[in-house]
Amino acid sequence: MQNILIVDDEKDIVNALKIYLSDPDYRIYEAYDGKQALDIVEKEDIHLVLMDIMMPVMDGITALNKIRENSFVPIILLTAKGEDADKVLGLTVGADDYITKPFNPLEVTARVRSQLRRYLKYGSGNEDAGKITIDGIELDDATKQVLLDGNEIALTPKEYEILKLLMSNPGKVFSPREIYSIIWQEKPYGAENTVAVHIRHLREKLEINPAEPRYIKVIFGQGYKIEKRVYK
Amino acid sequence: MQNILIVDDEKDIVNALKIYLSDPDYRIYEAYDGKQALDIVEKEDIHLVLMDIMMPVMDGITALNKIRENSFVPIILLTAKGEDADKVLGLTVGADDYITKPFNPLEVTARVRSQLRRYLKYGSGNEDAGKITIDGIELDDATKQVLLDGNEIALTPKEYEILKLLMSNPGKVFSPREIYSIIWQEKPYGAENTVAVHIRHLREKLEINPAEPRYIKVIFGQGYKIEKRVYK
DNA sequence: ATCAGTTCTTAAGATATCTTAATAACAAAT
DNA sequence: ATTTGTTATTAAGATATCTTAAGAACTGAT
Repeated sequence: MQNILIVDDEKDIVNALKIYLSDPDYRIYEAYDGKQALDIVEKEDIHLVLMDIMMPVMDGITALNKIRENSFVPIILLTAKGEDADKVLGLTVGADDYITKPFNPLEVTARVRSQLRRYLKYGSGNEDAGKITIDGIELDDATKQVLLDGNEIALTPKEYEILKLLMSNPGKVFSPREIYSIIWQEKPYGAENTVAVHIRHLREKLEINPAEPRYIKVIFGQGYKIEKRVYK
Repeated sequence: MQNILIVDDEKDIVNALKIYLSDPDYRIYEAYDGKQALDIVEKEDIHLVLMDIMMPVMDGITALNKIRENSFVPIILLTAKGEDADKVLGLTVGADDYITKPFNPLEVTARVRSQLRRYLKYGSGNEDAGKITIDGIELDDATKQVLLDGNEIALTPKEYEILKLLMSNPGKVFSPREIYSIIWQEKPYGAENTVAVHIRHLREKLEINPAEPRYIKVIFGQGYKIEKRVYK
């Protein structure tokens, strides 16, 4: 028996998902905002969370981060098609998967099963999950290893997370405050400097010449980005 | 060639399943109640059983338990939608999977394939089932024995489980909280130190020099991992 | 009730990482 | 050219994490 929590403020969506996931093996829990979801995750032994991003009281991203504070339960985010994709990107760091509305029922069940399998048996099965490669940089989230032209380089946690954020959204520019909010999970107070220092350290490890970075570029007045592809 | 036994008192169901599973690689056997199923499993070398729960003469649950007395063949139970799901559930302990009627053909074939794969890979007949070896460490999940360079070492249950977790996912980094959640099956409250102590004990038993571990490495700020391979 | 083995807690010291602040270099606007 | 705001650099102090040890609490067996 597996316990699945569905979180969406639209009752119709919750009901549709309940039907897709009707299976004697699944016990379905429901919540209609992030706060309720949090309460249920605290009390019950939830094995999987399906959660909308846009919700009243507490949105999905906030709830996701709160849940992640002391649980590794798989979380699949539900996102509406047009839904402010840019804003959402990068914020979904802690999520295990996401599904865009409108749903394909088969896709929902497949992803749910896949996440449950991964969670219950601790062999993910999918070797390449969480690997990102951009040019000579290869980031493997499972092993937390980063290879630069095939050679492992050692990053500190903050460096690793910043690199992962940038590599997860190649080409997208993140302001220092944005980076700080996402990685540190707190208000970007006195953030610019701190982020700059970490960027510097990253460059020292990644770039041939940190003063003329090939990968981590700065857009003056906007922020940092990692190039999608470096032209040599 | 793989031998699949279909057990259902409704001939139509059996026929439908035969069509779904028509594959030159599968040889299909049929039975119409639990008693017949038992006879066939006794006589033939069956690799997978698909069995209804509600049947005359001998129901699926009873047959399941009888079969389990001396066989580990994968058994997928068939349950009708409304069929007292909750009551049935607790009884299906020995089953490997179940499928609810009405069937989705794709789902049937997928689950059958998945169970067969699991059985052939690790199943009976295979001596090495559940054995993991990484360099000099050999972990046998059947006997719960761990050999280090051929010599048995005694691990406590927690140590064993942590080692098994790490060895099941060589290279993958697990944070102490993650380890705690998985092994203890509860919220990782005050977990860091507890895990650290067990890691220490493991290292004392596994490593030549615990202060410079070859196998169980720490990734600062991230967690622990076991090396895929130790380069000497 | 005692014992041996296991697990948990605590805490100190060692090590690695992060933040801060001060300053320099740079880019854009006037 | 000057000004303003942004980004880069550096190093030292603050903080966090990891290791290790010792002993307390718990468990199951005798």
